[in-house]
Amino acid sequence: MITALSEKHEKKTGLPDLEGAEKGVVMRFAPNPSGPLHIGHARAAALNDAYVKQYGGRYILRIEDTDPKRVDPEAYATVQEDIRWLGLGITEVVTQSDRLPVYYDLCKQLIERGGAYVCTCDNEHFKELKQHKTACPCRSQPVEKSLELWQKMLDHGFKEGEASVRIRTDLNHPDPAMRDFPAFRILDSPPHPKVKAHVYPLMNFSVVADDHLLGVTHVIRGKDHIANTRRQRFIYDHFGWTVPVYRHYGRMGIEGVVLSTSQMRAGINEGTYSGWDDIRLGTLRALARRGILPEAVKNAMIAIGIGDVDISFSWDNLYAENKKLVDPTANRYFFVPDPVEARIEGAPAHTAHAMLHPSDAARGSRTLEFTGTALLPKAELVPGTAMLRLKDLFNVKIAWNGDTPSFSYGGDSLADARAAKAHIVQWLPAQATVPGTLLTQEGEIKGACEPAVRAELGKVVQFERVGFVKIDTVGVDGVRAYFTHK
RNA sequence: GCUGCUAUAGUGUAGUCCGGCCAAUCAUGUCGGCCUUUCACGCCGACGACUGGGGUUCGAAUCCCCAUAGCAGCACCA
Repeated sequence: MITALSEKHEKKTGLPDLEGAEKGVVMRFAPNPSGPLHIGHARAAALNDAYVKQYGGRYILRIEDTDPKRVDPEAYATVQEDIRWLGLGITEVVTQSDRLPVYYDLCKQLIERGGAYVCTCDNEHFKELKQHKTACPCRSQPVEKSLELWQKMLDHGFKEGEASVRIRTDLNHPDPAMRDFPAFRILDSPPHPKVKAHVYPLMNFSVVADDHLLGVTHVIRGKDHIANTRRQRFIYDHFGWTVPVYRHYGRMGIEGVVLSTSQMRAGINEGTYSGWDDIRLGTLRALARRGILPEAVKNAMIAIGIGDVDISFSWDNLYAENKKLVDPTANRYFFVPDPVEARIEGAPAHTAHAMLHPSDAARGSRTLEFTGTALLPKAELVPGTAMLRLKDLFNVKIAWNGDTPSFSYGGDSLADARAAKAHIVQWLPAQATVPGTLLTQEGEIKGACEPAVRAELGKVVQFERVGFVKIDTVGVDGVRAYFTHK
């Protein structure tokens, strides 16, 4: 009885169940190769990935490159790199431009079944007819005629815009978007970078063909595809195929970064952005450069879930996910922003040992040789400050002559520093530092950091009291690091 | 305009299908405290929401209606 009562209130973890997924799933991620992947893509990619992992099955990467206008030849590789970075469990890759003959063949079959016809009407004219729920003359032409025109399309007998294949739906459908929508069109230019073609399938046709042929069982995509799902159902019905299970998630608003591929490309060409991984962009490679881990991105997306309500993406939540992953592993170092050289009178030379990680002594420590002069963060030298504690070293007394400080040794006692409510600050031995530049989305912060940071190239470390950073470059002129989050 | 979808704290999310266990979950955020030779991590506490109005019912976040708001689609893009 107790179990019966508690059953309804069992806490669900993670994503909601998918209907009909018990025996495994076949899902797909289907980007358009027009540029690198961004956070928006990551949602679809991560959600589908999570379900495939949960239920077991296949995860298809399908490159949807049937519109030569929207294909960037470089993006084929870029997209694959981004997916590798994200760590998706892709089991197979399909490129639609390789499959044109497949679509052509199915199109012929569909015409034979009466599910589609070739339309040679002017596009504007057709639109007009469609609005008034009236058929164009081509709709009632015999199947043989359509077949003949279809062959003519394939044989280059038409120019761009002169003919198209339309799916026969319901001209009285209340939604004009559903009425006899197009399935193939002719394109003279630009040439497709991968294949010689003249007749291209539209997304609604190639997607149905591939989803069916590849055995896709579940589709998770944005709600901008709801109308497409309804359109695609007409094609499934014409063929008598089984329709996959669909889920449409809501629109995700993302503030603070640029996401539009065309805007990014323009900015890069004009030199506004340094590249696709400029940290002001919302690309995955920009996140990577800033020290966001792929797991954090996936976790954040799964936490958002598949609700069909529009949401606004929260950087705080992403950062929190990232911090969970990064905090236990990141080594700690001193970075002194806006360093001020401080000669400390009466201070004994001393070798400080600071732990690489405060909760993991086994990781060891770094040594800092103090010999008389230290670099201190300017922000801590507020006139009137009487004492600072240099972390892992000793106390420093500060005397003020107007705005000019002078420093003297204040003893080793931590208790004294505590009693004086002195800030415990990061510092560097003046004779052993490396110039460091911290790059944030707001700008650069010049400073100095421990020489040992040079060995952390490519890793995320924590600059104590500053935040987590990704060591981006190490050169003769010092270290450049990107600010990840606090 | 037409067609459709949705509405829980600052943000995300659970609960809504099958009304009572929900004075509403978890996370994040903010604030306060503890811990600490980092303003990190951890721990404790506080703050904060069922869009509005009707209806059905003994009882509504949950069902119905209306209003409002937001979104999507209405491309020979995906």
